[in-house]
Amino acid sequence: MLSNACKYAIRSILYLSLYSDKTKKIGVKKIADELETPQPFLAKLLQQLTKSKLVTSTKGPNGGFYLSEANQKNSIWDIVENIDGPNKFNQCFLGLSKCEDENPCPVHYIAAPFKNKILANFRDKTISQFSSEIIDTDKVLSLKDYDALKQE
Amino acid sequence: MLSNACKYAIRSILYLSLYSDKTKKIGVKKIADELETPQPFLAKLLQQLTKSKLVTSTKGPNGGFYLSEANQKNSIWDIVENIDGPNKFNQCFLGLSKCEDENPCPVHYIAAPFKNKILANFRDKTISQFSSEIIDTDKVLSLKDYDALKQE
DNA sequence: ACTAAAAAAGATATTTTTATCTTGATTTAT
DNA sequence: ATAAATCAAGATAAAAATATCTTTTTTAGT
Repeated sequence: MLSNACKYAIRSILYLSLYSDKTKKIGVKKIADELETPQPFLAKLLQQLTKSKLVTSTKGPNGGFYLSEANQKNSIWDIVENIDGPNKFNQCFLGLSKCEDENPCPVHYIAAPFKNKILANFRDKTISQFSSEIIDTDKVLSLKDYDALKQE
Repeated sequence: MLSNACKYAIRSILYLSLYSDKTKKIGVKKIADELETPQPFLAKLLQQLTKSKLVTSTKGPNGGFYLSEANQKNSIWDIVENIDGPNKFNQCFLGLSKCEDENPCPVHYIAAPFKNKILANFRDKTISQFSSEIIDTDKVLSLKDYDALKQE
């Protein structure tokens, strides 16, 4: 559904939301390590996310990535839009370009509600709301160490 | 979500379900034309679907593809499984290998019901049930001629 | 038998996505 | 100032998905 790039991006941003701030920056190596994602690929990705103002970075010793207050106010949808493009959740399941409620493909009414619900969820909650919820409900972010939150 | 190959496969099979039978076979050229899919690619795909017993073919003049009675009893899910693999609808939305109800990723409860519903819908209805429904409710298979059904 | 129509099979090409590598620029701390 | 750490930028590589091309096999009709 989402590209790998997009999945990595979401996970990285949620990770940064939980563990970083302007006084505690985190380097690519650490992030890639924690999330078990390919490091150079993630580096490129974070570069792009920085350019798009979805994350913030500083160079030099003690530099790294973090989420600014402004970054925290973005939504998951902003990430998806940035990486996978704005049409990720409004495309026809069977690839037809003119599939709508009035002219539905055979699976339109199966898929459409799903897509709408996900879109709404992703659009209406901020990253910081997501991360509060992650903390409150013990959700999983990492592969390597998937109860990382419990030992914080 | 689904690969192009899989979308083409589903559309082709629904098309064959509607318009073909053992006495009325349809060639690749016609199918590709009607569905506006790349013809040589579709040829390969139909080859594979034939090998997998999801469609039936005969060679020679007046040969072509059709759905046998047995083929009509398959489900959309059988197609997805064959082309995109059996894990298409039970993978974590964020790509985690250990995301489940007991250990959910941050978007698990947003995505999981959706995936389950689609899976159920695709698994529990036969191709022929789908095509009856297409006829009853005027659904769309092709772009080229997207009220094709109405003029039958 | 011969011809033409059609799918099957196998080889090749293109594009996109994923991933890596190398070099350059910036910044902190000494 | 210099060195080391860290991101930025650009080039390259590998893999997967998509698409095409060519040849072979089968079969119906003549």
